[in-house]
This record gives sequence, structure tokens and C-alpha cells, in this order.
Amino acid sequence: MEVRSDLRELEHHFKALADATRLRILNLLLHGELCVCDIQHVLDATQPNVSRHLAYLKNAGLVLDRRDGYRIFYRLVDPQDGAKQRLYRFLREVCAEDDQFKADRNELRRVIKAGHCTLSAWKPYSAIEQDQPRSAL
Amino acid sequence: MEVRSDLRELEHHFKALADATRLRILNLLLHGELCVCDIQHVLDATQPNVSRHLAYLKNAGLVLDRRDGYRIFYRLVDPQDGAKQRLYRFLREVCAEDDQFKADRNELRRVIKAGHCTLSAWKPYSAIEQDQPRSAL
DNA sequence: TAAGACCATGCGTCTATGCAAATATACAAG
DNA sequence: CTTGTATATTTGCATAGACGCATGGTCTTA
Repeated sequence: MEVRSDLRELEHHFKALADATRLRILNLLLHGELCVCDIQHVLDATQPNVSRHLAYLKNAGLVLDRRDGYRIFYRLVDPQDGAKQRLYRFLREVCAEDDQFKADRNELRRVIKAGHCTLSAWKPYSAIEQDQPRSAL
Repeated sequence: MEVRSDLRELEHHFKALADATRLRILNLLLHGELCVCDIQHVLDATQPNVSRHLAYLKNAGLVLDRRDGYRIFYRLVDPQDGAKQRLYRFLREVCAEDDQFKADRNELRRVIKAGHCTLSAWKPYSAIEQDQPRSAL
């Protein structure tokens, strides 16, 4: 694990957020763990495209992955430091209002309901869970 | 003025923040209006470099400029919408802790005290002013 | 073993962006 | 009008990254 200064890390985080596709992905992950194919279908993007952006987010230290069978599930890193907590809080505030993000969340509900791919039982970190309980999804 | 979707605008804002030099500039501007040469000396950067980053920030809708004689002063855009208010608040939180940002603010004080270039009488927007009164600079 | 579902990665292409050096422009003072 | 200071822009180069296509790897199931 490379040691980075606060400034460098901050820069990397902002780089990770400086892309519409990644923002849309993070918006979805704010609601819990998702496999790549779910994200792919909600965003209507190609699979390598989604995979690369997820790798970028993982490298930036914002998401983690976990294999379950032939699927790989991604989730937000549980924020330990104040920096990530602030980042997620800000992101949640921002995502709440935007129409594109709302539409994506609706589409996610539709995809899940259609049973295209099942969600795991993993729950996102509490700060998010409070605002957006899984039952509301 | 180009009409951009919320998502596009958000992406542009993050792109503007996704660079260490620009973050350092914004950190300085959080404390009030500054001319290019002040910023240049604090960051110990080349003049075109600073100018280009300021142009980037201006294009992103985060800063405004004003000519006064042969100097041009830059300041943060007064936030009208909730989006920019959240952004600045987040930025202020982030800048408050980082050591590099602290060092830059100290250097700014030194440069100002040395009278290298005078600050204008312009005051930053109230939300910032509350936390960082000019007298504390 | 073989097939199918899911995901990652190498490659080529195109665009964006960072930097430095040189040049151009705007203004003030003499 | 000339000179000096402050700022902007252009140019050239190097790198990062976004995308699609094709390929390969991992896992499950039959």
C-alpha cells in the first residue's frame, strides 16, 4: 500500500469523482453492494467499461470487491477516517437531488425487481443505511 | 452561458478539484480575493501554470476575476445554489486539516506581511468569512 | 470434461490535460 | 511612445484516461 500525503490522496479521490460514469456507479453503491452486471444494466454500459471504472474506484481506495461464485460484488469502503466520512456525506447530499441519479436509482429498483441478478445480503455502512434503508430500495 | 445538466456540472466541479495545484489555489482563495502573483509566490509555481489553472477554475464556474490596474484579482464565485454551498463547505472542511494547506496559508500570511503584493478590500462570501475572519489572516 | 455466466485485461485509438518555454497583450509610469 | 510589470495565450511534448473490441480467466452446473 503506497503511502500518500493527504493532498495526494485528496486529489486521487476527486479524480475518482470527476467522471459521470463513476459518479453514477457510486450513487448506486450508496445503496448497498452490487455485482458488476447489475451496474452494467442500470447504466446501460458495456461490461469492460463498468469493470474498468470499478477498478479505478478500487485503486482510489473508495470501493472493495468480494467474489461470490462467478460474480464479484462491489461495495463502498467502510469509512474509517474523517476524510472519507465527509466525502460520502457530501456525495450522498449531492446524489439525493440530481435527476439522473434519481432515475438510476429507479432503474436499479426495476432491475432488482425483475430479478436479473440477485443482491447479496451485505449491508452498506450505517451512515448510509440510516438514510436509505434497504427496505426502501 | 452553457446549460449543463446537474450531473455534468458536478463532474466539471470535481474535475476542477482533481488537481493538487488547483486545490491549493482554492485553499488560498477561501480566505479572500488574491492576485495571480500572490498565488504564484505562495505556490512557488510558474506564472503561466497558475494562470492556466485559474482559467480552468473560471471555466468551471468556481472563480471570478476582476481587473484592477495591471493586476487581476481572483475570488470564489459567490454560491447561489445549494450545490456550490455544499461544495465550498466540503472544501473548507477538507482544507482545514491538511498540513500542506496549512503551510500554504502560513506562507500566504508571510507573503502578505512582506508586502509583496497588496490584497484588495474585497471580502469573501459570508459563509467563509464567519470561519476565517480577515483579521485572523 | 464441456458449456455457460460473469468478470478482467491487453490493445489500439482518440481526447484531455499537465508542464515549460516563448510570445503576446494590457496597463502604469515616465 | 517607450519601458517595465502583470497576466494571458500559444506551442510542443509527455502522460493519463475513456472507450470498444477481442481475448482470457474464474466459477458453477451439467
